[in-house]
Amino acid sequence: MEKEPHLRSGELARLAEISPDTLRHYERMKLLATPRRSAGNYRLYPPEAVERVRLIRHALAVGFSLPELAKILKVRDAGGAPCRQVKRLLEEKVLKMEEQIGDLVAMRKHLRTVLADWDVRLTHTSHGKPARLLETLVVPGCRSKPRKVKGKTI
Amino acid sequence: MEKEPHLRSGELARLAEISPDTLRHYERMKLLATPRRSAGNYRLYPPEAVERVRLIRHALAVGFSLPELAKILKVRDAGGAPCRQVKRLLEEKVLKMEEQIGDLVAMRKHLRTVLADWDVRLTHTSHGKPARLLETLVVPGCRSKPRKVKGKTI
DNA sequence: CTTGACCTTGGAATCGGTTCCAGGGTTGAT
DNA sequence: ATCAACCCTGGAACCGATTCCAAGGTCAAG
Repeated sequence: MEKEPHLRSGELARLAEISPDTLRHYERMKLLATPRRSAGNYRLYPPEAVERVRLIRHALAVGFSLPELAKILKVRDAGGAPCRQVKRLLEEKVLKMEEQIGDLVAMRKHLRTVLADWDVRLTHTSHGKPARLLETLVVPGCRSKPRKVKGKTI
Repeated sequence: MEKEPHLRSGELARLAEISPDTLRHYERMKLLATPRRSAGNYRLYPPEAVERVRLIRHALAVGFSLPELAKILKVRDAGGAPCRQVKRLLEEKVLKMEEQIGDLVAMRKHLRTVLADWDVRLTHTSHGKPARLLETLVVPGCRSKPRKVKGKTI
């Protein structure tokens, strides 16, 4: 009947490489169940909590948001199997990621030519004279970012 | 002596595909010189302002921040030639971009294998049963993001 | 003269994830 | 008894670019 080695917030935080504040935040956001308390009102986490937090960190790193995770984990903790939902979400994330990668690669390519161009210009421009570098910064696929007007994204 | 076709904030905003609010914001941030005013205290921008704003948008899209741009544009507007500084900054941006691309590509690769794995799992898991998909979300190069403690980034 | 579209201002809200704060308890070791 | 180190709470600050707001002024057309 030995007690399991329950963790206090600082210990869990250290193990999960996170700050205790963030831990509390996750609890507020319903990602972590409200933990048991010690006599002195300290949070006592079961050892599994480490994995739970790591799971959250991974999902966050992958692009899930806290509310999304809350929704998913709620279903799961209730014994449900939100797997198909999770899979759909992850597929969305990957799509967004693809797009982002495409944008970034295009941008990088462009900037490289810009930099090369600038090198040429600079060797042809005497010191202290403006080379008007910024003007050449015309961004190619500059699909103007979605703006918000009256709350609606346009 | 005909007057040049000065622009009011709404017109400039439309031409530059930006909101008038953002325009004002750029002014507050010292990216745009305080413009001339009409009798009725309306801002009157010279036509060149369109290019100026576009320049700003491009630079922003490339990863410059408003304060950075303010610094650069200030020097430039004073007749200086901050080109080498600009070039250095842009090189930094490109480096960050490379890193980001690397991270994203690695992540995408990982997520693709994860998704493929999930497909297998799901076909082997009867409906309504948990497939524990999220658990397999272990992120490889999960270099734990820099945290802040007491203002210092660690 | 009224209407409607436009403009002005300073300040606050937004997004999301994290961190910080003050004022106060708990714990365990010296 | 005292100290350091930990924990608690609710709420606010932070980052950055943008947007929104209210209360008011300007202007041209009808």
